[in-house]
Amino acid sequence: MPLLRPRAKLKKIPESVFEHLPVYLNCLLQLQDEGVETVSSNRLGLWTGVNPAAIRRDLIHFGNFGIKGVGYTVRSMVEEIQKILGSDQPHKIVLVGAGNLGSAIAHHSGLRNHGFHITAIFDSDVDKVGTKLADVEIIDINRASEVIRRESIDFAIIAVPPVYAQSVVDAVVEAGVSVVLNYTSMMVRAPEGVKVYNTDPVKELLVTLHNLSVRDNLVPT
Amino acid sequence: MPLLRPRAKLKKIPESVFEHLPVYLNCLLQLQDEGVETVSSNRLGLWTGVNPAAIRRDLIHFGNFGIKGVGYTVRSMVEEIQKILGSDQPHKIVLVGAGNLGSAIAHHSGLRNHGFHITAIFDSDVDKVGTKLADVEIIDINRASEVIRRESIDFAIIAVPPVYAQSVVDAVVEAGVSVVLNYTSMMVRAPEGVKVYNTDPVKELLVTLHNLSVRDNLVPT
DNA sequence: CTTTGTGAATATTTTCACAGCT
DNA sequence: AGCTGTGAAAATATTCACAAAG
Repeated sequence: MPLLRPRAKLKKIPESVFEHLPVYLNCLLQLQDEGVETVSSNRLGLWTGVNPAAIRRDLIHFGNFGIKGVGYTVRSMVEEIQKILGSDQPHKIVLVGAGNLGSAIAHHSGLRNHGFHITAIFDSDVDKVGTKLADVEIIDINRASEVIRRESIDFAIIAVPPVYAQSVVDAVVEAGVSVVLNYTSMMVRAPEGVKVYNTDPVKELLVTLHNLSVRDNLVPT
Repeated sequence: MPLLRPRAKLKKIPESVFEHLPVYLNCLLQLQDEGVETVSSNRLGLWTGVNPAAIRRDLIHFGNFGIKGVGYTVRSMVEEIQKILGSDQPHKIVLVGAGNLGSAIAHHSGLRNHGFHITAIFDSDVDKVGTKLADVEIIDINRASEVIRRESIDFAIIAVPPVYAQSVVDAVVEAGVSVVLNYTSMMVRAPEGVKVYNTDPVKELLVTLHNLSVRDNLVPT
């Protein structure tokens, strides 16, 4: 508890808001592509599955850019959310692993659309080193630390065979990466302060699996 | 409100429990591989990042299989969770798209490990049709409806170029699929009753992006 | 001495419902 | 009429803290 604190009362923005924003953004970007100019919380709720009141509540934390009787301007909402999330500025990211999965990720438009720029791709296969993948040169994995350090890279995507996952994570973290997106099935450990996302889409399927098989989650008291 | 209801009081199991179980399961499977036999809620909390008390609270909904002073038996906990989620029994799933992403998914062990069996892979490329991918024959996409219907398939993974995403979803849903795992960057719509998961791992990166750039989420009141 | 199972307290999230603007 | 912004209520989720068990 600091002795001196700002005079103005400050309200913390709930974490949930930041988890919702990317969902809205995804939807808004697509609406923008389709030429839609304004959208009401009701309609946006229909597309995203989020309660309209919740959407409105989320948005007011960043100033009132809604227009009563009309809705929200898609364009300004997209810009606003991108600014809030920081995806309006480019972020450097490295990809480790140039196999099937790595190729798919490199070509995937999602990263680019959200401000991530793949600065380097690493692989251990000498046949691949020197060739290009999605216009980015593949570099020998032994040079990873050097490149990550030189380019001050914060983000890394791991798309190597599971057995190598942990050692790759250790290496990139050692070189300065602080956010890891782990696409392998292996759970990896990282030191305090490093954020690891184990992207396991099957996890969501499993939740559904249960919902499908049981009518209602009831147990005797 | 039914006129006749069971005499015993029934307590609903919170949704959050089912969202946590796959996280525990992932961790437990790996501990099992490493030969660990028991684990305390404290230690499990350390690996998963979940509060130990929350873990204990989640688990008691399914009977008390904890041992005081020791912890939980990894083996029985894995079995129990798999039974609860339904991943102890095989589930048929089809994969649409045999490109880089499709290949990566087909080879990914996560699906198999969680009870999903890829029954068929569909693609529109005549060169690929008839060949095999991860031991599963690639079938012409025009035969998708026929196969899905015949095999009574509930789950479909979409890994086609974004432009085709919606039409593929429409087709598989029409054929009887009720859960779709959409790996494309395109948001797709499906009728009421069909569950669509838009697996967008970049979403999580975006949340982090914000957390990195702002020390604390504060706004003037 | 360790760890579970759990009542009670706290915090967060979701939802309703409506005043007020366009 | 249609929609936002928001107080208040309700529902959920998280965390603390400790008695009881091995």
